[in-house]
Amino acid sequence: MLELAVLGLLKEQPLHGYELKKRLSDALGLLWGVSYGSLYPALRRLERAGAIEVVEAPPADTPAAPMPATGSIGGEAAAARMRRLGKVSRRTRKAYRLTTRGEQMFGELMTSDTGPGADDERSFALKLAFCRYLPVDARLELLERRRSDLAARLSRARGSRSGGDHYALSLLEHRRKSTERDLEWLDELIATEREARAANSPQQGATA
Amino acid sequence: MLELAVLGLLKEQPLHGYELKKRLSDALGLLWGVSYGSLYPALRRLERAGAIEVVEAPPADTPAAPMPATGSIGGEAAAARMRRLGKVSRRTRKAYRLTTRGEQMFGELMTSDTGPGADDERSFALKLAFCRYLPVDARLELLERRRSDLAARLSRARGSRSGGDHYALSLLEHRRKSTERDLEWLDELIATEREARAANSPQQGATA
DNA sequence: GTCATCATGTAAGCCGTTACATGATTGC
DNA sequence: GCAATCATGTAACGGCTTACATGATGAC
Repeated sequence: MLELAVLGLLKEQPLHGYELKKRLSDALGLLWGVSYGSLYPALRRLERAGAIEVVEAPPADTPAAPMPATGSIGGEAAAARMRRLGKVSRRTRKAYRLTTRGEQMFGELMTSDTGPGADDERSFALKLAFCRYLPVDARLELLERRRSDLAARLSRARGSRSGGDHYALSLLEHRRKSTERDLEWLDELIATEREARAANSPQQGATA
Repeated sequence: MLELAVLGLLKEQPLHGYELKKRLSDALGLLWGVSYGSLYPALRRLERAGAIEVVEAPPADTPAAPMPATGSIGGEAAAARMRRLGKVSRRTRKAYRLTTRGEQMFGELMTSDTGPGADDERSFALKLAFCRYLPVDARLELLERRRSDLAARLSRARGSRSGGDHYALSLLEHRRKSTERDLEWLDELIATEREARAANSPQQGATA
C-alpha cells in the first residue's frame, strides 16, 4: 500500500523522501500519516526491485510552478522562500524517479485485488486518488469491485441478528446507513464513468 | 484492542477461545475478523497479566439461554444440537473468566485515550459496543472525545487546498460529508446521554 | 556558533496475519 | 476406522510505528 502511494506520487514528478513524506501527510494525509521509519525502507525496497531509481540531475527544485493546483501547499512555502532568495538548496537529498518497471508495478498494484487489505477503506481511497492514470475500463472495474464488496457487506449487515444493547444497535444502524451512502456515491462515479466512455466511443450502443 | 474486545466479551460470561473467536467474527465481526494466531497469544498474555483465569467448573455449556438477544447465533447452533442430543461435550477446552484485575484493566482500556490507534474508527466502535459497562460520565467523555476528534478532522478537511483531479476531489467531498454525518450521529448519542443523566439526577439545573 | 529546518536513515517493537501442527470427540 | 468439527496452539512473517542517531545547510 505504501509502495503504491509512492509510485503514484512519483508518476507525476521525481521527488525525494522528505518531500514524499510531506505529500503523503498533506495531500493524502487526511487519510494517512506515514512515518520515515516506513517510508525510507519502502524506498529502498522499491529501488532494489528496480521500480524507482535515483535521479542524477536535480529535479529543478520541485517544479510544481506550471501546474495549477497539483501539489501540496506546505512543501511549497519553504521552496518558494528559497526561490525568492535566489538559492537552489542542493542538500544531500536523493530524488527518485519512476522506471519503466515501476510504471508496470504501479499498474499491477492498482488493478490487483489480492494481497493484504485489498478491499479495505484506505486501499480503495488510495487507488481512487490515482485512478486518473488508469484506462477507463480498469477504472470501471475498480469502482465496480468496490461496489460489490460494499453491497456484500451491506447484505451481511442487514441479515445479521440484532444482538446487543442500544449502543451496539445504534452503531450497526449508523454503519448500515453509511454503507448505503457509500454505495450511492459509487453509483454516481460509475455512471459518470460510463457516460465518459460512451462519449469517447459513440459507435457502440448506449444502453449496453 | 484485541484485549479490550476479549475482556468485554468475558465480562458477560466465561468463554473459551474457540467461542470467543466465533463471537468476535459474528457479533462484532462486521467490523473485525480475528484469527487464532492472535487470539490465543492474547489470552495467554491476559492470563499472565492476571486479568483472566481459567474457570474450573465448566460454564454450563455456554449459558446464553436466559438472556434475550445478547449472544451470537452461529455458536449456539452447534451447542443447541448437542443439548438436544443429551451430550454435554466436555472437550479439552479452557474457559476463561474475568478477574477483579481484569475488570480494572477493562476500565482502563475503555477510558484511555493514549496508546496505539486511540482515535481510530475500530477502536471507537469497539468501545461504543461495550460502553454500557461504563458510568454515564465516562460514557459522555468517550463520546465527546470522539466528537472533538472528528470535528478537528473536519476542519482540517475544510481548510485543505483542493489539490487533485476529479476523483480526488470527489473522494474528499464524500469523506467530508461522511464525517459531518458521523458528527450528527454523535450529537444525537450525546444528547440522549445527557437526557438520561438529567433524568437520573434531576436536582441539578437542566441547562448546565 | 548555534539554532531551526531539511534530510536520511536504523533499531526495536507492536499488533496482527497466514500457514502449519496437533489432538479430542463424535457421527457414521 | 474415517471424516468432520471442535479446540488449542506455534512459527514465520508483514507492515507500520516510535524513538533514536546522524548530519548538512542556511538564518541570525
